[in-house]
Amino acid sequence: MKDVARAAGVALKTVSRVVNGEPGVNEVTAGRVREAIERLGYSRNEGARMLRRGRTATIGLVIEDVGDPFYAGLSRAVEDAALRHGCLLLSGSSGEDPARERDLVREFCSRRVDGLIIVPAGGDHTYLRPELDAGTPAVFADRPPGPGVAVDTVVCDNAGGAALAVEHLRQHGHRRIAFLGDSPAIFTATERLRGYREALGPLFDRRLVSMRAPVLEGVRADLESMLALEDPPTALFTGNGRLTVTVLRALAGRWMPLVGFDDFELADLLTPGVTVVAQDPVGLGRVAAELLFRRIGGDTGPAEHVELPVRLIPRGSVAR
Amino acid sequence: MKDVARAAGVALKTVSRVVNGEPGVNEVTAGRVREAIERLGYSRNEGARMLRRGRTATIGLVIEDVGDPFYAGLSRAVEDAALRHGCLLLSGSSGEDPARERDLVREFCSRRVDGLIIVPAGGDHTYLRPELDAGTPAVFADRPPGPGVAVDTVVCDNAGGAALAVEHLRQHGHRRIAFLGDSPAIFTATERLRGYREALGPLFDRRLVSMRAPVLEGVRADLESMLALEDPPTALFTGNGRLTVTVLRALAGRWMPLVGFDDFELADLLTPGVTVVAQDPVGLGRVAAELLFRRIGGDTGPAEHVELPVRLIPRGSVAR
DNA sequence: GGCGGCGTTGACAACGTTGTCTATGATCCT
DNA sequence: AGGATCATAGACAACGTTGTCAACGCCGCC
Repeated sequence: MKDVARAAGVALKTVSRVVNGEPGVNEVTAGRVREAIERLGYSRNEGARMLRRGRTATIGLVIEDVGDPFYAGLSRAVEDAALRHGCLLLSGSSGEDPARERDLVREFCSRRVDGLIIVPAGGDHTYLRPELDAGTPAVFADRPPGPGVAVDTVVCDNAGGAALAVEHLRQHGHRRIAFLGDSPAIFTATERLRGYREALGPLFDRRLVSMRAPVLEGVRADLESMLALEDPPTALFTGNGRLTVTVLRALAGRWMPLVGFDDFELADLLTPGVTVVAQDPVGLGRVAAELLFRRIGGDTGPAEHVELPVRLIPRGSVAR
Repeated sequence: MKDVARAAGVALKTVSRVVNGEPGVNEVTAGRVREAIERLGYSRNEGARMLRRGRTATIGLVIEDVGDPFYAGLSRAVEDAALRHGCLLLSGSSGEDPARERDLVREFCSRRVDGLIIVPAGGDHTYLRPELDAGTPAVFADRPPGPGVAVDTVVCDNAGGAALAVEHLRQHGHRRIAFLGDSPAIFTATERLRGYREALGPLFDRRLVSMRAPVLEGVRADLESMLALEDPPTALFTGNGRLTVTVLRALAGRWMPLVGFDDFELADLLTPGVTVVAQDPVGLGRVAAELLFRRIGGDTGPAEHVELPVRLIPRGSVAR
């Protein structure tokens, strides 16, 4: 900017005015400045600007894994919202590691993001307190924050969705319905387990429950031991998209009535099509971003908790 | 930091020294400073630090769409590399819009990213010249830059992969092989068309070629008109993952021998499993990041052009 | 003709950090 | 004892920008 000012023969402040489109600059002078900017290929240093103005026009997004299609949709929705608000997006994957989540949030905060959207991996978020007090708003998506932290939260109706799945299977006559869910450390997994359990009522049998990371060998082992029971399950309910796929692989071509939580690309092209309880990752991202930008805009009302609906999409994997 | 200094009863510089782990601070004083930092919840302002030091520890990634699984893998690989180098990732989707690509790059540059990884949407990248001259390295991934811009580039063997697919189908006796590719504005689409054409030689028939965005209606129309030919195709080669899926939908349950460019999740679970020419999006991201960090580290050698191999994965969709 | 107002421009400080240089004691060596 | 060395600490400028305030010349008005 100094160079531009020198080249155009004006003061720093005049260049600043031209760059920011502020009024009070003669059109002839402005033209000279613009010419110099063009010629020198100048671009404003946004970091310095932020230092002076206090806004970075950047928001931070912590998700579990960019590579997961579920979070990809969420990311995209957040990015679109950021774009509409003239913001850029800093993003990072926690990989379900609370320490990494915390490090990412710290990094984002030391870069003074204007706001945070977090899909939490851990259960304790008191580390956010200083940042929140300092005025950096945060919104939790897909999973709520740990106790003692009151911030806006968007989740889907996990328990209700699980109940939908169970009821659908029961309507098809099943009474022995197994649940294969993700690690119980994950909020959505335990919520779905709860919904499943409540919908089953007295039919609940803990031998028909497996909670573990979606790794083929482990899931296959659990599945086989359930099927080897004296009174084996006649239908399956899988706790998230990756587990659904893992279970389909573990079944290795065998067919069992199945409902999966989470819709996924190609669910309709498999034979039979996989019946799912679909949540809306794009909606999750969109609503989280809306809440965040409202806070960034200055809203200081009490923390909101939004629960998005889910819906059952029958595709044939229950009764073909 | 000023507050911390006041609270600890020391000078600014001493706090700075403690924060940066510089030597020459008495352990007692350092303890007092650390205590004040903890108590005030202080975190260094990375923007100001960057202003002083000239490094932002941030790299920019421009892709086509975070929501696309192909780019999700690439993103993840870049993010992992960034993490290893202590960098954060600014990312944005161009949506195949050259103007948006350019805007994103500008935004990233005005935030003074240390480097850029770009999956280009447009064909002209002379706008990058000032940034490159200013010392911001860039690496192109998946597609090369337009003419006149010499930067590191990582692509996969598009033409070779297409030839692999064609040869595989010819070995199974097919002579009428259709190609359904993405819009010819996309580098990879035309390269794959070239490989297909060269591998077919005199068997090439332009009536068996469709190049358009992967939208169901259009693709279905092209496919149907090909199948209505007097001498219809007996096999299909699809130009990328999304087209493969679109074509599978357009076929609506009918089966035709098919090879797709790009592997995709669940390709093995469809019936029959889809034979694909698999490229390695994670490798693409990894290599691009390696090249970038080498440049950031100061390497000023001539631009490198890396071509990653592809491989055919037979799964049954050619001869079941 | 002097005076207030307007349009245009510039000087300067401040944002939060770090590199350089200097100041203050204490310690060591001869 | 006196000077040199060392460990520790602070003062100050600078990074690139913008907000505040002041200065300049020109106009019309009483």
